[in-house]
Amino acid sequence: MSIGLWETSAHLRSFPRAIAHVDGDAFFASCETALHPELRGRVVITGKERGIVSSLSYEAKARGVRRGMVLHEVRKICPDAVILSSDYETYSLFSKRMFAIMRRFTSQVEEYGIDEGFADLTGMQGPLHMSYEDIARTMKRTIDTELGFTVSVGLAPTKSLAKIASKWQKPNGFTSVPGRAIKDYLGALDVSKIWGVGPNTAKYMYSLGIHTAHDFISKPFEYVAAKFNKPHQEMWHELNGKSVWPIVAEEKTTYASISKTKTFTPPSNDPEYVVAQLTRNLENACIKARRHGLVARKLVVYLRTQQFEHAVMEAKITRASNFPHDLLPHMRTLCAKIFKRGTHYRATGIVLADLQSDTAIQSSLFEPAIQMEKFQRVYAAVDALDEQFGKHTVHLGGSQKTFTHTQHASDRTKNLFVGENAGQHLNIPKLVVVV
DNA sequence: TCTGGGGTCCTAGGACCC
DNA sequence: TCTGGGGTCCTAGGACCC
Repeated sequence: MSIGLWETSAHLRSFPRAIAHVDGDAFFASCETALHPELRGRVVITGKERGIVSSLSYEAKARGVRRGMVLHEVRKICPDAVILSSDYETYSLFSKRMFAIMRRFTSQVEEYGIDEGFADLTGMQGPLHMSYEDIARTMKRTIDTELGFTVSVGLAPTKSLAKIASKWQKPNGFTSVPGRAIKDYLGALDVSKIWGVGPNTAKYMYSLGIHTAHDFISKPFEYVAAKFNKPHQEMWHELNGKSVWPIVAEEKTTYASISKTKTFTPPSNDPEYVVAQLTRNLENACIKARRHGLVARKLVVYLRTQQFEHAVMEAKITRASNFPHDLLPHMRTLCAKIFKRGTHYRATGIVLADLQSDTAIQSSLFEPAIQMEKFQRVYAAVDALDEQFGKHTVHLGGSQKTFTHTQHASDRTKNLFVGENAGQHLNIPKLVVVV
C-alpha cells in the first residue's frame, strides 16, 4: 500500500483514491450519429420538439451554434444543419451501455447523469494488473469503440477534481490529475468553473479576492469554515485532494419529489386557464408517481409571473395519494390562495413531495376500502389506455383547456374526454369518468 | 446570456416543549 | 411574569446541478 497524503488522519481513508469521471462528448448528437453513420461530420442538432438547441455536434459548435439557440437562428447560420427531435429512449440505451462498460472495471460506478458518471478505481490495480491510468485509459478506449463515439475522461483523487479533469480537454480527452499536480491545474481555473460554484457563490468569492480555484484551496480551512457553508467546506477538501464525497453506486430507484412544470405563451391572467394548466401538471405528476409506485404526502403549487417572480404554497395531504381526484381539491385551494387577479402568469408547477411507497399506504378507518379499490381500478385502466394509445388518452375535464390551446386537430382526435361533454366534438366512442 | 424542465441539498427562522 | 438555555420539528427560500 502506498503512503498517502492523508496517512495522518486515522479516521479518514488512509490512502489516496483514484476516481475517474467519464463524460460523453455532445452525447445526444453523438448517439444520433452513431445510429446514423451518414451524419458523421455534419452539423447535427437535437431539440427540434422544443424549438431550441438541446445538444449539438462539435461541427455545429465550430460553426457558432450554441445551446439554447432558437432553431430558426440555427438555420440561418447553417442551412445544412440536420435538426432532430430528441429520442430519449435511444440515449438511455447508449447510456446504459456506457455504464455497463464502466462496471467491467469496478462495481463502484455512480450514474450521475444520462451522459456522465464516476468510477471509483481505488484498489483495482492489483486485480486488473494495471496502473490507475491504464485502467482509465482502457475504460475510455472500450467505451469509444463499443459506443461508436468518444467520451472525455478525467482521473484524480476526488470526484471534484475528476470532474475538472474530464473537462480539461474535450472532446476525446484524457486528463490525469495526480495529487501533486493539483496546484498546476487549479491555478488557471476560475472559481466559476468549479463543480458546485454557481453565479452567486462566484460573485461572493470574487468579493473576497478569491478568483481562481487555487486561491480558494490556498486559504486555511479555518478561514473557509468561517466564510462558507457546509457544501463549500466539503468542496475545499475535495479540491485539496481529500475525498469526502462518496461514490453512490446504488441504483437510484426512488424519488424524494416529482415535479411537473409548464411554461405557456402568451402569459395568461385567466384563472380558469391557469387552473387547467395546473391540472394537467398534476395529472402528469400523478402518472409518474403511479408508475413508480409512490404516493405523496405533500403537494406544492407554484405560479411564475411574467417578471420571473414566483408564488409558492404547499399543503399536507392527510391521506397520501397519487390520484388526481384526491389531490385536486388541495390544488384548487392552494392556487386560489396565491393567485392574484390581474397578474399575468407564464408558468405553473406542481410538486409531489414527501413521497412514500404505495405499498406502505394505510387506508384510513374512515375510508371505505371499496371506494379506494374502485379508484385503483379506474386509474389502472386509465394508465393502461395511456400506455396503449398515448399519454392523456384519458384525462380530466379540468385540463381540457390546455389541449385545445396547444394541440393540433389531428392530435386531438386521440383524446377521450373525461367529463360531462366527453366526446361531444368527436366521432369517437365516449368515455365518461365522473370526478 | 439565460431557454426550460426535473431534480437535490442546505440553512435560517419560527413554533413549541422542557 | 420574566429570564434564559437547549432541543426538535417544520417551513420557506436559496443555490446548484444536468
